[in-house]
Amino acid sequence: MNSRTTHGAQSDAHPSATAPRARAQGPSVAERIADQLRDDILRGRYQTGDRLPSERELADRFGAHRGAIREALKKLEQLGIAEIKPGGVRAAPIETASLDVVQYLIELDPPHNAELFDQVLEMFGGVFSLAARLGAERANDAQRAQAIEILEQLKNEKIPLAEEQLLIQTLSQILIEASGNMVLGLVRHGLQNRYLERMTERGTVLRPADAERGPILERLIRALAESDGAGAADATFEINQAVRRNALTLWKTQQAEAIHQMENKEHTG
Amino acid sequence: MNSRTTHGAQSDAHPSATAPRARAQGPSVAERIADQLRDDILRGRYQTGDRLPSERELADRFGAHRGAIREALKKLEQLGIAEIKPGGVRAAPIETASLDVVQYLIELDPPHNAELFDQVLEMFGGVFSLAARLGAERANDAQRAQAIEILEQLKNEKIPLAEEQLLIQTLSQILIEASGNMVLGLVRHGLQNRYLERMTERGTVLRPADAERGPILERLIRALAESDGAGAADATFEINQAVRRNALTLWKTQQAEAIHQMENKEHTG
DNA sequence: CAGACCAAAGTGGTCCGACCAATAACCGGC
DNA sequence: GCCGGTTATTGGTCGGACCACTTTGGTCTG
Repeated sequence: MNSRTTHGAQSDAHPSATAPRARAQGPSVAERIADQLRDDILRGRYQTGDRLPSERELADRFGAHRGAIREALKKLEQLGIAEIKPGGVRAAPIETASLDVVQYLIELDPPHNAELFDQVLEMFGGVFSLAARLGAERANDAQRAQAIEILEQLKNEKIPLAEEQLLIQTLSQILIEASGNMVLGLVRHGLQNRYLERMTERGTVLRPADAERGPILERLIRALAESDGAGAADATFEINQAVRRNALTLWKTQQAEAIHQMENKEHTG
Repeated sequence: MNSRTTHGAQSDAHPSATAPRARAQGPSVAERIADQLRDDILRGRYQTGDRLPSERELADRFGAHRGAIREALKKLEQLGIAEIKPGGVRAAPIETASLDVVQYLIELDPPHNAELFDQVLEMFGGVFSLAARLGAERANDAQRAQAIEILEQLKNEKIPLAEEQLLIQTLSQILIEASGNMVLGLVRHGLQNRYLERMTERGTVLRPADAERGPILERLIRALAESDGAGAADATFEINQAVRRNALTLWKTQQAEAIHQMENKEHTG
């Protein structure tokens, strides 16, 4: 036989990209299929309750073995966006999906990015706020000192974005560790990893306006020092709101620009 | 070997149910394997970084085909507790797992239940609190009225537990819907579904002591009526704390009893 | 014509056996 | 002892094949 092998796995279209492949050979076949099906569902190509094509048909369509399709579908099921059972696979409502879908929703090219970003940020603020409250109440001396030191560093307005990002990440980790609540840690991990990255990647400034920065941070520091949980929660929440205000205005202008460019391209091309 | 194929999926052990159809045949082979491996990892049988047996060995050990093993492993990978890549499968750190693991951690028979329950409850309180804040600020008249009506019903101290549970669930749903934050909804879903069920299942009273009940609820109602986000958040948080206090003492006595019984059995048997 | 009914088609679940590419482990040469 | 190459092992994929259960559609009854 010759194989057929084809393998064509890769040869298909994909005009863009062209980049050399960063990690050892890209995603596996199953992964690639899962990605595409996932996006299809997330984009609404399959409404809740709709049947997806059968495994056999998908195998045929993607030129892959049924086993690979099956693994891909398993992934979707685990994500909570597909319900797979004897008789057929159907799309599931997003509301009951796993928290993990948010990441993929954000990475989807077309639409709602800004709004969703903001929702993630808002939720993250809530988590951070809770972490601050519990952390302030339960931290030991070392943790408290560490947290405060980070906050002191954050008061510097001229700190590089990347570094600031890292400090915030570390801070939330310390607070959550101090809280002793693993569930909180899992939620944070589910929210933080990747999303915040993506945001800074796109140049979003995740920081409060300079003017508000100092005073609020000072409040947080004081609350932490005094083991004032409620105070820490309040301050954290306000910081988050400031950050969101700042980011949101920026997103809007970005979005407007993007639309502009699109229209221009359209007219020109 | 043996031939036969198979079957067995059903015919084997399972003394009960000789009847033709119990629930559509139980979990699939792959699921059963996934469950066991998951529990093994969660119980610490494989520490972070440890290699699990190879797919082939697992296939042999479980008497299943490698394909089934593979599906099981995929599941673990999605859960975030196993990292599977060419060269071998290794256990991953729980801290970076998906939020979904909490459910399985709780369902694990032996240990930390009470503590973990409390952590979930604490996190849920945070989510609920945020939902109350945002909901209070953004709800439309209908939602506000609905939420308040539910709260009025909850003031009744003699309400059956199951019904109360349902009301709370509905309330959180309304608030989150009012908040317009889908991410919040996903986190809630991840936390609420199943965990709270499990708790009530075990007879845990998820309600504040009767004495505190009325006043706090009244505060929440007022905050909601006045679109006072911060106030709603505070009140909700306090309710949660009261609930936790109440539940925690109960768990402790339950746990103590369980240990007692165990010791007795041990001595007797 | 509505409803119970049964058989064919379709679907997921599992298995067998096999090959490939990449990693991990091993070993001899320097 | 360190390095570089060889080999055993491992995951990834494939093709083909059953089984049991659903779904579906048409048939047979009341």
